[in-house]
Amino acid sequence: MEISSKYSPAEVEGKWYQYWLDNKLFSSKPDGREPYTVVIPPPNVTGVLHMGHVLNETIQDILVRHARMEGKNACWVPGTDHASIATEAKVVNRLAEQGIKKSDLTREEFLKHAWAWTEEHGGIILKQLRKLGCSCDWDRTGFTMDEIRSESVIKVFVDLYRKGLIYRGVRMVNWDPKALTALSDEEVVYKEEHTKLYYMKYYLADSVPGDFVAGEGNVVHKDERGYYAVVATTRPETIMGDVAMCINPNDPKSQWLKGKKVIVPVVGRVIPVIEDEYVDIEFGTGCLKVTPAHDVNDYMLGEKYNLEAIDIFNDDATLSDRIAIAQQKSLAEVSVSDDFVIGLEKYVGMERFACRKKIAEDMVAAGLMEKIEDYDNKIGCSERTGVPIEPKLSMQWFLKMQHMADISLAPVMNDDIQFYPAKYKNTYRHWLENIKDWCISRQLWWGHRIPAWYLPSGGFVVAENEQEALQLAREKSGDNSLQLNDLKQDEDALDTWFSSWLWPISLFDGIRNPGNEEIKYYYPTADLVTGPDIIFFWVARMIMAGYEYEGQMPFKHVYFTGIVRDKLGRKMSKSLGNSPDPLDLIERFGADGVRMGMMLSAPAGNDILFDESLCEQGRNFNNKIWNAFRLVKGWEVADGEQPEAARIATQWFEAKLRLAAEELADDFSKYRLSEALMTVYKLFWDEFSSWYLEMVKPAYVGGKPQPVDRATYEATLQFFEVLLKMLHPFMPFITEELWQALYDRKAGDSIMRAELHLPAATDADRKLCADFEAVKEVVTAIRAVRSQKNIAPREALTLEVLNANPFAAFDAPMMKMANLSAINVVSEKSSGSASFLVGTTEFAVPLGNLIDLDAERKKLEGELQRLEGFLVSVEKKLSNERFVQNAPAAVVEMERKKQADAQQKITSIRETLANL
RNA sequence: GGGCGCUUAGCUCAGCUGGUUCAGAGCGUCUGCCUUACAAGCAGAGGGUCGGCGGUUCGAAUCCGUCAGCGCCCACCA
Repeated sequence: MEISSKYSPAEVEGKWYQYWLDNKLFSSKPDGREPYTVVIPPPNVTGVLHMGHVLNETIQDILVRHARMEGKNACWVPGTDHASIATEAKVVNRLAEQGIKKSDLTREEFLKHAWAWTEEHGGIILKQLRKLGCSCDWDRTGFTMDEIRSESVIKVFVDLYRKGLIYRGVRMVNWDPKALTALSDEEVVYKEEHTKLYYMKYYLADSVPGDFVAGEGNVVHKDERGYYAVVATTRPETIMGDVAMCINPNDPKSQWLKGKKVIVPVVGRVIPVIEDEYVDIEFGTGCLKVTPAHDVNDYMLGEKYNLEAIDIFNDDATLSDRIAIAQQKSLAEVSVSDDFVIGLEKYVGMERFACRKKIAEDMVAAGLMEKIEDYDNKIGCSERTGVPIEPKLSMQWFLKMQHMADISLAPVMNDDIQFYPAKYKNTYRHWLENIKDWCISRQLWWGHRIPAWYLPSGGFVVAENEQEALQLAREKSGDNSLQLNDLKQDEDALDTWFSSWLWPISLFDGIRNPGNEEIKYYYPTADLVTGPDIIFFWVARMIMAGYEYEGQMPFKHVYFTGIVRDKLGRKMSKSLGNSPDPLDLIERFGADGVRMGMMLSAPAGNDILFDESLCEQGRNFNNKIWNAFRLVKGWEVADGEQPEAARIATQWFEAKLRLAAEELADDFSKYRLSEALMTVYKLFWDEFSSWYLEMVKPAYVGGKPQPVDRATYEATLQFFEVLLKMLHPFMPFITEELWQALYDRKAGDSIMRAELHLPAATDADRKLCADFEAVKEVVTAIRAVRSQKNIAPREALTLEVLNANPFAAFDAPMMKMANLSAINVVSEKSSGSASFLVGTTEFAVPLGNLIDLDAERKKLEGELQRLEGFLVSVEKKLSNERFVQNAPAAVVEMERKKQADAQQKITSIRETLANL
């Protein structure tokens, strides 16, 4: 039969994935074996596969397949996240395209659209994971908003509320004026922006005693309209919410302002000057305007000094008509000169940034602006919508976090839960030690609705369902005639992460059915693979929920992946167009090739610079495997004696495999997957293909390939099988294809279930492999001689070994690999030979008239010089008494050996040179 | 403003608690080969004073200090 010399992934990948599904090879049930559990970081239900997923899922699949082949009961649970805010935004956009506004719909109508969208786009990404070869137990697919998960979330909410850990209250929160919802602190990202710093004039409402003005240190401003203080701000529009000016009592510049009242420019409100050491004397002018409704610190000051909070914005961050009302009210109380006042009606309804621009212009025109400077600032923006956050006072639900931090810090710090790389422990600790309460309510519809019901008479009850709510409401109000219709459920939904944090538990129904068989068996999970960007959002909170609800860790190890960047180090993004479509890559290089391309440069925690050429390397490797297989399966087998070269080769490779298996196990235990892959890569390509196969390959006689002996053939197939097993976690498809073709297999059998157990490597194995490395060196040196002298590989050479041949046992493979007709031990080399050293043994290849004496001399002289230099450094060390006294005996001994070896080599080179 | 990490060959990286002739790997580069598994290949070769400076030590890529450059995380300086 004729097999193509090129491997075609497209022809085999779909076939084997279906085979795995048909034979339920991914599915897991609790049994007597050791469990190995991984829960997928659920991608957004409406998302599509990108390179970050490819990295993440490939790593998980490698770990899962590896564990499965170790004989563990591997269970990888897939699923998707409802992604509350992101999905709701997508639905809103889609409705907008159809000319429908969310505000025109009822909650029920909106949710109908959202579910339709979810069903239409949901699960696409899970289908794409199959193309990658992911061995998830699909029957277990979860969704953060399916019945089990939803009930779990509600149950947990109620439980935490009853424990007193969830509370409702008015707090300063991060408001996203585009998504129209509150956000948690973690959902705010800071962006560097070039803005302006506005210096505004706050005229004194009181008269100023002349003698005080002259006081030392005071920085007093005065113009024809009177005395004024200057306040610097980046947000001039917020003066509409000003209720005080604050100075530092220790600020010499501002002493003259103590106890005074000032007039808010434009607004005309007369406000007190208060004093607090919070104010930074150095910043701006040392005068701070206080706007409790729109700044976290000002809010704090407002609380402390009992100031009013005037909210100047509508929810969408346009200016509210409250500003005009407040202005009229304050002007009615105190009359202020028209010089300082502009009617605020004109700003009502304006967008906040347009208003900022306009009011600054107006202030300049009215002479109320001292100056404007350029200023670089960091602005908190919504992670999701990108718009600047408005700090806003609002009624929200919060989870107290101190208790959660208390139970989740120690397990990570003392390595019960291990982070890879460990540096993230610091990040984790810092966050937990500075924990703040978690705002868990979102003004969204797509999500888990908060299970709180408000009573007509005021107050609310928290319950798992309406019946319970009604009962509690009747108890609370003492009104037994109360009906469900009288209760009003909270409109808000919960933060998405309030369901994700239960994921490792809720996937096994551990919240609703505590202690069930599955949760007992699969929990805690083994490894979590995720990005460091969600260490707070998700990882930390899962640890909290794990200890709170299961009393133990949710996972034993966390593997933090890097960010996938392009080869120039830029983040992959749609706008840059530098993000390849994974499915397109799979089509071109095969899933195995893409997986390998990804893994070749993916050390844990480091960003990875992805380059398509890495997939090409993966594809090339697949092809190499494919062709090695073609060679072996193309052999004709005959009974006969095993050639010496093949006998030694098989012994050596068996030892090599055992050593490699140890190395692999070590790499895996340290989660060094890239290195594990590189270990197998070199094992297959260099050791197996370039050395082993070449040594056992039958010769051609008379243009015809000779058959291979049975012993060698069987050994080779066994080696091949071991190699395929080692490769399988990384490249599941080609390894299954070849494993199936290597021997006759039973229907339904798979490499996935083939365990890889090799005997431990022995000292004899190590010795054999070390010797063989020297043999390779000899062969390489001979080949180099050929290369330099342009001697064809066909032309047989002879090799001379001076005095004694320490590698005599390897003569046969050496002769075959270097194409030698004889290896002779001599006491003196032939004249006209190229010589070289391996270890301390001298070898020579007689070349007759082909030898270039000058070149040979030059080469030897170079070598001599190097060795003499080396000897000097060694002897210097040995003549240093302190070295000999202080260094461990073994180290000194080693130096002595170096010295002796170098001396011997030098002697031998000198002799050779003399004979030339 | 705090904290963490990085800097080793043209590129991407490995070098654990200081000592194996320790300066490594893969890719790329160069040279020669269409040799009967594979040109998506084979054989061979070249390439780095381990970011700078200083220190500890018998001995430093490895430990300490410092400087420079890069990156990340956290933080309420308006």
